[in-house]
Amino acid sequence: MTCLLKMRAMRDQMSVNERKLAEFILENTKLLRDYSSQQLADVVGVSQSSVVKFSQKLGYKGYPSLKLAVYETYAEAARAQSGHGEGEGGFFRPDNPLSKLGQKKLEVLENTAGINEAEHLAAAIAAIRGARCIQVSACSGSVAVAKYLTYQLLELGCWAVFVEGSQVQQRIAGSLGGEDLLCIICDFGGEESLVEVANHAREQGVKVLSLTRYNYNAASIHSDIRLFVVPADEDEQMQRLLFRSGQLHLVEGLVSGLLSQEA
Amino acid sequence: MTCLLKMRAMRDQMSVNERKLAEFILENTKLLRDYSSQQLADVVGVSQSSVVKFSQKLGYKGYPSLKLAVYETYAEAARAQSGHGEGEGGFFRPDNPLSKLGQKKLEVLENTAGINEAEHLAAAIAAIRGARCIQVSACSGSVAVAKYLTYQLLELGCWAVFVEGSQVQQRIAGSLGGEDLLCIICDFGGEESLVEVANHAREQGVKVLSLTRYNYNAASIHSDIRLFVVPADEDEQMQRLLFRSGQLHLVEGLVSGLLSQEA
DNA sequence: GCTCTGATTGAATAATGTATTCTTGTGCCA
DNA sequence: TGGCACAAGAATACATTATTCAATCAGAGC
Repeated sequence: MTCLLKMRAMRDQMSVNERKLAEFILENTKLLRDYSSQQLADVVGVSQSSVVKFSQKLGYKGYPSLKLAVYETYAEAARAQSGHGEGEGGFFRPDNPLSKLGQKKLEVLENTAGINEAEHLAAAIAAIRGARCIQVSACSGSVAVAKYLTYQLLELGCWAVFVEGSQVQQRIAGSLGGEDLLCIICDFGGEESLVEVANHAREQGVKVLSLTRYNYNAASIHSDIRLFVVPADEDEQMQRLLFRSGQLHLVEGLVSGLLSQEA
Repeated sequence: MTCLLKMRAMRDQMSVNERKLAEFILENTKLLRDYSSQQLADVVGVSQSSVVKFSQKLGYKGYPSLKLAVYETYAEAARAQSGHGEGEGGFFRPDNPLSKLGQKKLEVLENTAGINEAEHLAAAIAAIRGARCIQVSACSGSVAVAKYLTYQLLELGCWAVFVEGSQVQQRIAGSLGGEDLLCIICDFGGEESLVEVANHAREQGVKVLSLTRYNYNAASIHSDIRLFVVPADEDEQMQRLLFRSGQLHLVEGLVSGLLSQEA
């Protein structure tokens, strides 16, 4: 998983200084090459130790590791950029709203592909295949996606139900057992009731698959298999729309996996 | 000139230790990433100061500079190695199934953006905004998309219903009037009953918006506003999956349009 | 409101890493 | 043999990075 993505995704859950650092690095990625931890600290206006701690919090051994990782993903990103800049990979007509939307979706799709390990996707597919019954639950913003997933699963011959309303969710979850799967889908907030359902289910040995916002999302930590979408950098409404695109991409990934295993 | 080449070229004019260092770096380029000057010195069997002097002799400010330069050219070489010049489309991990899927989706998205005129999309958005009630009907393969659209419309405050079953579709359509909109969604076949519903509705002055397969699709010719998806060139199952992606892209285009006009 | 707890921050400092200086040893030539 | 040039490493100065610790702040519970 690329470290710039990680930063973007975690921005919401960061402290003030950490966010300042993340913003700066995202804005001035290439400058980092020649910055020492002290220089970066001065430019951003924090202490040197904060820079080091920031690096460690993101999972690196220290500042040099972060720097290298950033540099790596920057090079990678620059390469990708040049790809759809001129190559046939791009949407040519920026006047067309569908193209503009597609442009933005592309980024989300790439991020989604980048953040989810192939093994996790495979595990999710296996869990779906192996499940007797699948309960799909969602927070209010993801109901549409949940319905979409549920219907697709039904078409594939999986015994899936989408349950609305937290009381009913609890009730139904109570009837699930070790052979079953609970799939929770969540975007921004509203996950509290889902967490309860998930915990309840897990106590009965039900496997839990989550499809949530990266990174810390209460619903995801109570899951056996976690899939993520990274929110885009847009105004709220568009962010939600794009987020659903990412979710749908994951759903399509699952469906495609189920299809190929069927053959 | 890249620093690895420089080293290779100068090998003859180097002292024993310098040559040892050059050889090692050329042989173990990628290892350098995690070596400090001391570690490199130990591995090669020279002193740490020799490493620094070697770096400076090659024209770098010091060991860290050399390290970065080596790393850069290594990455460059690796990229060239991995082939096809630049990563088309931007998904750089072809081993990741989500990326592979994204690659294919991208094509569909582009085609979809290319085939639908901006005015038609705008007209569709206007029609949705202007409608009192919206009936969504779909062929069997597009039910999931229809449900998705319906839910999104409801979230936006549009009075939308998805009607399943051709008799009921007819019945409900009968109650629509001039201020209403019928939205028919169709992919491959199964459109006969939809055509009937559409005709029936139009007789009563209902506007009809269609979202179908390009090009000739019986359902589309009986519509006022036509949006299209171009099927991809894949095996049947994947084709259906990708087709739904295209449909969803259109749906997202509609939603995004409705959102922006709302503001 | 108040206190407690845990998180965040930066100053000081320890630990590590890098560059320079200085000394030694070797080979070469007059 | 003395003088010189140069390579090499030890010692050390300098720079960067990591950790510790105390002060401060934010939220939870009373």
